[in-house]
Amino acid sequence: MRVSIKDIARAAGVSHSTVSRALSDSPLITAETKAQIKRIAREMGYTPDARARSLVMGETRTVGVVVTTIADPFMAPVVQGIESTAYENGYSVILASANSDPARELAAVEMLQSKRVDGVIVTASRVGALYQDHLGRIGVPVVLLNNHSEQSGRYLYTVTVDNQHGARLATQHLIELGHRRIAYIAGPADHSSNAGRMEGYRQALTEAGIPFISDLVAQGDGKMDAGMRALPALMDLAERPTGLFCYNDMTAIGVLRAARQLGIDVPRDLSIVGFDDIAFASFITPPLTTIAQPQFEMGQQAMQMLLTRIRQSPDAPISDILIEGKLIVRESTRRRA
Amino acid sequence: MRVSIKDIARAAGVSHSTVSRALSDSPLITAETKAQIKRIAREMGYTPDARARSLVMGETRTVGVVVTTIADPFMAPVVQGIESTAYENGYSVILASANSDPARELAAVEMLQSKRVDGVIVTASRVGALYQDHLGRIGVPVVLLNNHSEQSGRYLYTVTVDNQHGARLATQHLIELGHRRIAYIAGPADHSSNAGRMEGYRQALTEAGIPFISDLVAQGDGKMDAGMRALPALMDLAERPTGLFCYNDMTAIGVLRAARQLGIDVPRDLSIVGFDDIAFASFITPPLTTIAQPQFEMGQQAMQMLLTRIRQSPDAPISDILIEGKLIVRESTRRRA
DNA sequence: TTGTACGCGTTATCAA
DNA sequence: TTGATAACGCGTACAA
Repeated sequence: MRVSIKDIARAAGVSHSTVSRALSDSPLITAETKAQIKRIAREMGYTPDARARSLVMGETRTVGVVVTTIADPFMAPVVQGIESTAYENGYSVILASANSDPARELAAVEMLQSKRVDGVIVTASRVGALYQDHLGRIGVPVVLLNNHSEQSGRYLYTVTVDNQHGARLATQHLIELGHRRIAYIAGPADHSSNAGRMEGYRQALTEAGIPFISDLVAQGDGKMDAGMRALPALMDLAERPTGLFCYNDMTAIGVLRAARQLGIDVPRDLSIVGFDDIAFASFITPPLTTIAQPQFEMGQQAMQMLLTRIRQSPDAPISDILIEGKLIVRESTRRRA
Repeated sequence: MRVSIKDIARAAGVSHSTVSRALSDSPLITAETKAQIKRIAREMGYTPDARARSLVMGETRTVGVVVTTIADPFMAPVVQGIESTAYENGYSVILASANSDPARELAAVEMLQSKRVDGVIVTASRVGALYQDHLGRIGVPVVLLNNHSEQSGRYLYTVTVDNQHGARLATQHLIELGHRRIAYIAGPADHSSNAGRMEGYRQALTEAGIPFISDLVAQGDGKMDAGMRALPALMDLAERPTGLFCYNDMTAIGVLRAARQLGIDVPRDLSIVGFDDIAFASFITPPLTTIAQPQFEMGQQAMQMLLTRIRQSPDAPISDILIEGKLIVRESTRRRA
């Protein structure tokens, strides 16, 4: 049987309110009885009931994290950053993955609502677009991570990587290496992150006076297979690209694989730049030149932002956080022959 | 302001118990008033309070997952399997990472206790050894994942990969390829998983009539750096090993890196077998021969086991689950020249 | 078929 | 300094 403060009160011969005060170190209690009560509590193996406490205190000290999947090399460190910062501030994390399934996403939000979390962090998905309404009505602060929403409502704040900036860095790097025919394998068409990277790519081209050629842009979805499928068509073009910017590292890894099968040497025949700098970008062959996103830190910042939203009045001003990635040059790019 | 069943009751002109019954589809309520109440509830944006409900129902439909870190390519899919099965059964997951820090591990357990989770899954760590007592006193079912505990107590059940079997497969594979000098780079000395893999390694050698040579066993810790540090010493031995079994894939990846620096060709000069089959084992060069563990399924099984423990009487018999990995032959091993 | 009253484990207010 | 009592939001035995 679980022991409650009433049980302790009975054992100590005092009222349950005295026990409550003693355990929360109220100055109103004699040092003597306080020690006595604490001893009994320890002996009986008492653990406070956070549910009951939260009911009267009006806060659960719990946040919800909605993620498409944690089995994603990019997301895991982000979640780690969130959990770590949460812990340091006395909060715990309820994790819900939605698997890009709208129904599950909705179920997750409802679950978090009924658990009365103090705030929610939603990571990359189309939530911003489709479920904005629902998220707005959730009644607690919501932070969107890596998910740009056009019309940030009253409860919506975002931590996003600067996609455009990163894509520009990547493309500029290829240009500086002498490449002129530079292809782009895109990510999911409905993600704003893809739009941002595409824009950065175009911008860098324009700045260098290189015409944008739509044939050099291949559709993709951010997964490895997309990279594998996209490469052959690009290499079949009359004028082959010599540089390639990929939506993300997973795509780039797929490209590397396809390149090996096609007998295309990277970086001799083709220079490749990824995006994300996932853990394994440096372990593959050749080690991947990419745009690093500080994943752990992004998680920390998102949680920090959520905490200030939770603590402040709901209309205190907070500017959204835009994190700049940086170029990591490894061995998948080289000067054009 | 949050709306409660009392608010709905007031709006509908009934008592709060009628509302409660109507919302839980009690057959005692007129279809008419039931519909009426449900409509009002929807209009007012009502969401049931899981805390209050759990207080009276005696269950939270929440489980805790303690992990050393999610930013671990092996753990992420496992957690995904847990979360997925939890969701399908109407449970949610509180995630706590302990970072191999005993204090944090303890804090995590206490937090989960106060949140009154219905059960806990603890993944790979020394918990089994050090905190067995504490976990036993937690008062709810505990499932240990990939963590062998010698003295499974009343509440402790385990889902473990068969380390010995996997290590035997790996070593036998090298032996069948003609290797006789086979080294082992160990994992954390205090992990039972390391003991199991070491034992499987010795067993395979013995079965093949190959003497065990302690010089061929290097210390490690399961991280990439350990693999990088261990290789030079092994290759400095008078009689170099031609085969190498690594505690896990991360160690093997470190070895591959060191090998490249030392000018050792894999698999020509050295055949390497890893353990885990993490997502990137097939992407590195050369693609790694390894022992695959069904991570997602392990998570599913652990959650399933926890669910039956939660539902059954606490002393119903459940045999621990031992999952056999299988050998995945890729390109890091070849017949001895 | 519905309402009243109680309890779940806390904290907080008011008296004593 | 301590104790009764109310309140948080909900489910349910019992009475009507």
